[in-house]
Amino acid sequence: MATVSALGYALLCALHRGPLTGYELVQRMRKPIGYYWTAQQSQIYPELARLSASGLIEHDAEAGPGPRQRKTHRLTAAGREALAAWLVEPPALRAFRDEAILKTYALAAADPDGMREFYLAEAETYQRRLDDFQAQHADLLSGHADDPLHPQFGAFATLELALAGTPPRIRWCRWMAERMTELARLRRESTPAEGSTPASRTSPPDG
Amino acid sequence: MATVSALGYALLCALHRGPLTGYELVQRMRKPIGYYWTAQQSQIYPELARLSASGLIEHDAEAGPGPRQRKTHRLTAAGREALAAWLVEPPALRAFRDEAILKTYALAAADPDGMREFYLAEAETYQRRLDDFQAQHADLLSGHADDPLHPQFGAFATLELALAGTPPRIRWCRWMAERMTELARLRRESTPAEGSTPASRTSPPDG
DNA sequence: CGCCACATGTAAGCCGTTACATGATTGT
DNA sequence: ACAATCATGTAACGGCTTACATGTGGCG
Repeated sequence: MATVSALGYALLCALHRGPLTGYELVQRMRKPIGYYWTAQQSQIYPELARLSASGLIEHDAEAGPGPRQRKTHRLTAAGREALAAWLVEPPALRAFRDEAILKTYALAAADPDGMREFYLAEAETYQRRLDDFQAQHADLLSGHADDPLHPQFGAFATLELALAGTPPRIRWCRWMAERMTELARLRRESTPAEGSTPASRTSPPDG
Repeated sequence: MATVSALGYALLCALHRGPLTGYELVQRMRKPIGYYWTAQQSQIYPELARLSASGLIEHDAEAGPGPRQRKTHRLTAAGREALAAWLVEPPALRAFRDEAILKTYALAAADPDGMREFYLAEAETYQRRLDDFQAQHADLLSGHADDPLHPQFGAFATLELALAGTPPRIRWCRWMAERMTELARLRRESTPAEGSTPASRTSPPDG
């Protein structure tokens, strides 16, 4: 039995609700699933071929718009089994990387005014993402996807997490932007002449 | 001017507060910075050599415990400049991957009882991490690292984010575990005989 | 006519993980 | 004796990103 990569399982996940073409999978790996799992088109097509060779997916082929056939992929019984077995396993949880947190760690080496702009831009990015999440959430709610029996309950649940996790991050970004303003002032006051105004410490974003 | 990889900048970040040996950098890339940026030892040593060749770091060498020299690396002026320039740039924010969310998306294909265990295990993992964060946070607070002028304010700020973001995630995991219990019951009721008890919908974790 | 969406693939090269290799010192 | 910690490196392999390649049909 050939071992399946994380990307392979991601594709099986994407196919769990019904058949899709490679092209549709590429789209899914950008936006809806894309916020928590991404893959390049050049990675997806070879992986589909591998999953097919392992017998976890199969496809119908019709004449496509270009020189090649259009293939609609779906899970086989073996694929559904492999997916079900993988889902309940604890995540391998490898390599989490967040560039913004890394930059925060080395903040002392940066220009406070530049970092203020950085955090404000971050806050805006996450705010736009949150708006997107809220729209999708409202859509699913209107279709009663908050019922665990609903086939889209999984998608609904991922949005619940996003809606719970994004606002604290936005608040933190704005709080950091304020701290950068304060830091710029403190450095101006203390570096040229020893200033006397003490730092007015405010509460962290989570109260 | 040679281009620097994300890992290269991560190492410059880790060195921003003072010189470290390769071995110490390996430790840093596990635990304290490790929760938001990781790197393998086999990746770090060659990258240090590359940064040295680019003139962004330099090192003193003494006799080490093993067959090779022990090298203590520090930023050069050029390194500090390159770091400062990179810090204020908006993150490239590539490939965010979260296996637990991916699995949630395909939840309908899984066994509810298995998934319940999955979410409870996740909640415990994050709870242990949160305890760790809180201990580090208390340590830094007792050293007044909440002052933006404090050299460790950056490290303090990363913990502020972790302390704001982790509890919602834990609540979500526990909420999902409850939904899985409910789902198992609903399926038992509706599959063999058409049950009549309607789903008792509870509020999502963020209220 | 140029651009975009549809649709599928390949190639080059870097990035990351796992495993191998060496060897002194300190603790059980 | 055995294991762990300190300390630095290399090799093999697979994953991922960027870019290239091909061709149709619809829109402005």
